Amino acid sequence: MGRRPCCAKEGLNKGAWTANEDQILKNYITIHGEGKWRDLPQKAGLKRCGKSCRLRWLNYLRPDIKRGNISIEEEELIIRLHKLLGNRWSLIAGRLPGRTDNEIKNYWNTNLSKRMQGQKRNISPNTPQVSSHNVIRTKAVKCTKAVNVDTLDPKSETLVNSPSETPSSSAINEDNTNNNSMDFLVDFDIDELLAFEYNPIPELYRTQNGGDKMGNNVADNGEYSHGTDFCQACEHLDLRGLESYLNLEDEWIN
DNA sequence: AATAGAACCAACCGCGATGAT
DNA sequence: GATCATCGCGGTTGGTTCTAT
Repeated sequence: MGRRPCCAKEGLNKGAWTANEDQILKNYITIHGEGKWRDLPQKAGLKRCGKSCRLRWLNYLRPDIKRGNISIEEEELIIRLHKLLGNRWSLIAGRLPGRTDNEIKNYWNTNLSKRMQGQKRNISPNTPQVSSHNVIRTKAVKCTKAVNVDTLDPKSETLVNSPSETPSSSAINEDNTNNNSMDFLVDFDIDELLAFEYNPIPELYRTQNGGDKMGNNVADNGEYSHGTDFCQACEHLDLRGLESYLNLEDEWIN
């Protein structure tokens, strides 16, 4: 059984939106709010797929959309976030108020990716490259519970499990001995990562064997590479918290 | 001025995740 | 637990605009 199409395609408009369609969509959402995208076209009187309406609203019509050129500051932030998160455009866009994932994706593909490639070529072939494997692909997960920072026990360097203890918590401790492995991070509980929100990672959670609790690796030369679920945690950090990590970039990303 | 190629960007498509039943 | 509906994401496409020749 194949996937059901998102909507009946017959008789629907495709391609560029007209000013009239924009106005209808805008008016409808102003009155009824976002959501129920599938029903929206019919109720609003638009000959468009619900998905198309959603995209048009999110990428173009939303009142908080910032139009115009990407500033230098924004560009730098995009570059840093891309280093950290990879092609997770929605997450990157979440850190750039008024910018959409589509806009950032386009900007990256048309401007920054080429520039980045150019920079790579300028680097000596003998220079060790870590950036590629530092970009970790993860799946976003929703936060289902809050974890109090106090439940962390820095002395024993273990995570004190919350009442709803998960197997992944103990897995963290066991795998501290294997700080090169990203495998255990697959089972890392995102909720526990929230505990790190306002804590500088490198010092407090660095372990004796060179890794830290996030599964990140600290090499002898001080180079710092981060683990899969650190990126998941980043999804829940506010900009302030994130920037503090970004400011450490030179120490532990390069 | 005409044209070809490059660059840009809005929109589409397919898939995975999640929630409801 | 299975199935279906819905939403959101990232990759890709295609039309438009810009630039070089």
